[in-house]
Amino acid sequence: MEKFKLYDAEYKFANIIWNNEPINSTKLVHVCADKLGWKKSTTYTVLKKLCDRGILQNQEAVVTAIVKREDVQKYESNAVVEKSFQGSLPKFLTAFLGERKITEQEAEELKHIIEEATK
Amino acid sequence: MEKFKLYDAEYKFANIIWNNEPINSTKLVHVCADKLGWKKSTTYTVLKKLCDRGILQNQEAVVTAIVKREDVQKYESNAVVEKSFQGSLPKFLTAFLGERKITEQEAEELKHIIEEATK
DNA sequence: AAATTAGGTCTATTAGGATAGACTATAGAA
DNA sequence: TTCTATAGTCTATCCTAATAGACCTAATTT
Repeated sequence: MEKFKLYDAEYKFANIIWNNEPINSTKLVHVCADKLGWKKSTTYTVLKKLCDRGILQNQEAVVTAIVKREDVQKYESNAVVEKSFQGSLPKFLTAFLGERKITEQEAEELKHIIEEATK
Repeated sequence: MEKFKLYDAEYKFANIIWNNEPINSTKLVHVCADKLGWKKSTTYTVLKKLCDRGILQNQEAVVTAIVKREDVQKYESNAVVEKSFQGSLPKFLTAFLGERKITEQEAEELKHIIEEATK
């Protein structure tokens, strides 16, 4: 779903919401000034755009997320695999791991996740 | 390495090179016109930029890649995991798989890749 | 000799994401 | 009643990735 596509600035912004929601809009302006160096109008402009796209909502000066972080993460992960690996997870994994070595422990964790997906 | 960062148009272009190299530059202009709808100068402009960045090379009208597809794939895979999953492959995998189910066969293939990375 | 083709460069222009300035309306404090 | 803070909109501007038009030189072809 293209709906979950966030541009860089939007992504940083959304992260602030996810980490702080629910958050009062004036408070949000301050946090963005602090963390992103944004002016008030910048925050409101981006906020409005994401609200219009149904990703966030701003009701009575309380900002919350409609689309959850997990939704965007799922979109992002699928998007790379699509774009760069013809949709193949094995290809992705191979490229990601490369020459890198992982510990037994990490391997176990990964294998467990994979096994869960077969049930 | 930031060197491997390719913008959308550059990425599509690089794919054409990887799929066709070595390729004569005039031929490349035609392929790009066909596949990307680009004018001649667009092809040369992008080509030059990627040559300047050491990603491609154009010698005596023969275009080849210096940076290999695998290098960019490795960069891309690491970049998403960094950006969206705090560098955690398990988090990535969990998000990617989501509710999706995979077959025993696919699971075996993935586990094999993981085991190889522990050796 | 004149026209065409190959192989490029250089300098715009366009499009859209990122950012912000100016202005407005309202509620409450001084 | 004036001043200040809250909450927000609307309209730019800035930057840069994407794209291309005009122009150039050296071989060939006609």
